[in-house]
Amino acid sequence: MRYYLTTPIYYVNSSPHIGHAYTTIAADAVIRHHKQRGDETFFLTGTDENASKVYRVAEERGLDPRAYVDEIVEQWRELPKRVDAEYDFFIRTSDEGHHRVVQAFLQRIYDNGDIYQDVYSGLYCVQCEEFKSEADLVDGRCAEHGVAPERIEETNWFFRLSAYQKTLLELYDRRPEFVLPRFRYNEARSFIAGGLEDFSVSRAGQPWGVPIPWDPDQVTYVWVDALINYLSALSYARDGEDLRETFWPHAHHLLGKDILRFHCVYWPALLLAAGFEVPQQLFVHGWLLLDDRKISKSLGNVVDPLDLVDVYGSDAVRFWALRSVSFGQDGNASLDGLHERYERELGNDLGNLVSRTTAMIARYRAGRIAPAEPNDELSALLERLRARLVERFDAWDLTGALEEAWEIVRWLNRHVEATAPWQLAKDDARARELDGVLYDLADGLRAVAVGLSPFLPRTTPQILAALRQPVDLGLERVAYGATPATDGIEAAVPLFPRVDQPTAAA
RNA sequence: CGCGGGGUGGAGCAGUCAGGUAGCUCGCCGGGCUCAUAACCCGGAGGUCGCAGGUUCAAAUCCUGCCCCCGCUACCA
Repeated sequence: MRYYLTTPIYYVNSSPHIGHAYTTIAADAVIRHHKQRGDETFFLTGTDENASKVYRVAEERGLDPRAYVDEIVEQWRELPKRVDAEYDFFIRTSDEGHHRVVQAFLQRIYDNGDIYQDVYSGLYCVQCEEFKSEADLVDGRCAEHGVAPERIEETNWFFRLSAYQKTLLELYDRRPEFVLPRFRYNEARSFIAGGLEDFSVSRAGQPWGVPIPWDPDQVTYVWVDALINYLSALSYARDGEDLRETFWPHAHHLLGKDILRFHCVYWPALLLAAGFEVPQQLFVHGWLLLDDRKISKSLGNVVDPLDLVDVYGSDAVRFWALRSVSFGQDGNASLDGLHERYERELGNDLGNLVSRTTAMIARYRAGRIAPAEPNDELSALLERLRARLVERFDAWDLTGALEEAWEIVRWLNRHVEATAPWQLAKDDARARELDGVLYDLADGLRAVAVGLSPFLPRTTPQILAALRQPVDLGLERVAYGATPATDGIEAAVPLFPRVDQPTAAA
């Protein structure tokens, strides 16, 4: 299977925050899962750099726009690193390779007759040097400059979106999982059914952006240029290769609900107009809402929630983001909740399970584990886990996938209590029984660690190392009995040591 | 006005598509254990599943109406 996954490209002129991290984390978990399955994967992220505002801000700072974006893009390159997201390519829409594809793409639509010239009339803020929508205005004035915008008419190139209404509806009807979750599908479809208006794909008088090939005095509307990144990146990500042949249309776009329309309506229409296939699937996620008061109160001078990575580690932040809120829905997450989950679930449930398991093996068996009587119950549980991980990931239910794995963690802790190895250890006649229990704990832990690896990419190798097992993350390893006889296991150091909760004083 | 989401024990949520004894995490109360990061395990109290009708042997789940909260309503990245 080929699996091409994208995050949206982030607007380079803003600053990375927990919301961007949320998308990147989720995407990375999904791609790691598909790698476990043995799929041929490609993971794209990057930055959107062609907004007119970029040019304006660069000018204000007396910088060449190119130099300006080269500088500020660095903070965006840091984002995936901070959350341990392993992308294959980082696209910048200022890349020459991107410009080339955008121009060819537009030329194809133009040649097909779906782009025409018309007059765009809009409210233009002279200070911003850009058009404003009614929603941008506060009391009829530019929210930024406080001046009333002028109505300006401009000759632009328009895309015949209206011509694609029927085709899009057919596409949606034919592919009920084109957009997920279902309620987002319904939202997109009803928007299309409500009627589509043509929109302008060019802007006049802007020196920054992708020039319209047949009219170089205009540049491409930034959203159109931005969407095409998903296609353009494949054409130049690897020297001498055009990965579009491999990965298009096996594309899965992950996006936030705020940009649903561009992705679920404009993008497939543009692709069809240019003669490309539409992506395989789009998943629209909700917001990870943070309680502002709690942030300011508990964090004090720690301004950016992303800084929590420094305190708790990237695995904990990934875990918290994907576990606190059902993926797809909006939901509240708090920093108290992060601390709570770090201690309770990662520390007490998982970390402590590693500690007690390795300590008992070291203490009762001098660090040796070996296969004993097979445990049918655990075996069945792990079989089920493996199947359900696939189901859940296919449905983009990342929260559910995590919960499935966690149920095994809890089962293992219960198993310790139920079998009481410390009692068995007192009775030489029950040595075989003790061997079996310790093997099941070690092997169960190994298997669930593999299952958790998309979520906890740093912790999983640590657990496997504590059990002296190879870092083999194939999904088939989520199964009972893959641990061979092993010596030299020592009591593990705590995986999630206690940390002080950040406070205003910190 | 239209479209969409939400309203489930103190808190946060799952369950609603394919009706069948209301589930999870935290908090609270009580008990057990001692391998372990003062961790782990068990039990209990606590809910008219927003409101009112309807369908059904049976409704959180389907239908109708209503109330409240939130988002979107198109060329802002």
